[in-house]
Amino acid sequence: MGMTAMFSDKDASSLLRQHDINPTPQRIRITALLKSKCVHMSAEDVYLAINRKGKYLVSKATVYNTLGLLSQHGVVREVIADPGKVFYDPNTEPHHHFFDVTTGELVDIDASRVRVTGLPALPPGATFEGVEIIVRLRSPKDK
Amino acid sequence: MGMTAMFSDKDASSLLRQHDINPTPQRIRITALLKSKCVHMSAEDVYLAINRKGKYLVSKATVYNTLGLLSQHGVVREVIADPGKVFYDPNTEPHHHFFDVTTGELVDIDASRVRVTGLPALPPGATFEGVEIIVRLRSPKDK
DNA sequence: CTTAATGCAAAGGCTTTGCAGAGAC
DNA sequence: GTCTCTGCAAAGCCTTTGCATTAAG
Repeated sequence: MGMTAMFSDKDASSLLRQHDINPTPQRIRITALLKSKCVHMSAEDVYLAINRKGKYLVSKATVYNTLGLLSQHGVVREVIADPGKVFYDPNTEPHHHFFDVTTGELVDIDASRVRVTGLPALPPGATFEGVEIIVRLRSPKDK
Repeated sequence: MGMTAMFSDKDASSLLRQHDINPTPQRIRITALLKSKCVHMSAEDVYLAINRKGKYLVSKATVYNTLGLLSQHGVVREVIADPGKVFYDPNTEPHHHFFDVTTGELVDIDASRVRVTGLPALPPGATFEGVEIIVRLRSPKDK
């Protein structure tokens, strides 16, 4: 069973090249962070995770610019579930999400067992960008 | 055929009372606006629609407070589709949405023909808040 | 008079932008 | 030298909050 998905800087670098992105040190770090920790992170999360321990490595502007770039090129996926901030998901395979309105946490739902039928055709001329199912739930202990 | 869904201030008033909300003039106006125009509006949209024509009727703070209140009490539904602003949907029946990333426009998808199967059970203790399917699309003419 | 709702302005959070400086070739 | 990327700070939305004013019973 499965190898743990390690994600080295080298992996990040070649992934970026595959997506026609110039692999700068900052982009490599952000990509490696997201792809190795397989969790959903906001821009702030990424910024803090990269610059923790007193080492300053990437500015906030670059974090935002890079996350936008990675989304546009399909390296990561934006998830709009929390009013007020965007999550970035390293998993670009089709899948859906639970969103906990109490904690603001996002949890993957494997799409392989989920089936959606009966969606109408797109308006004429429109191109498909993606489908997302979000199941909103409330944690216990929420007053 | 059918009657056009008119929505008077009186209707709004009794709807608010049904949901245990004290029907103040501002709340009545906002409710009547959303329920008569059956479209998705942001807080800003509501604010502008109510205060147009030079008549000043409701402050922005009250618009935000009221929309939050209406959502909490199930009079309208929040739709999180646009990163950066919340839409309020007068339709509280189960249904889904197209979101046009070019124009920022939200269009209803009738849920009666849509079927979703295979969703996993909620985490233990969690209470269900809602499901939303958002189909993202891009308009033609987007450069 | 007491309680609730409104409105203004200020503050707050997330994100984008302008532009100077640093880096790559 | 040219082109690209980065980083800082400022600015921009959208939204929330504090608090005085007004309305309701």
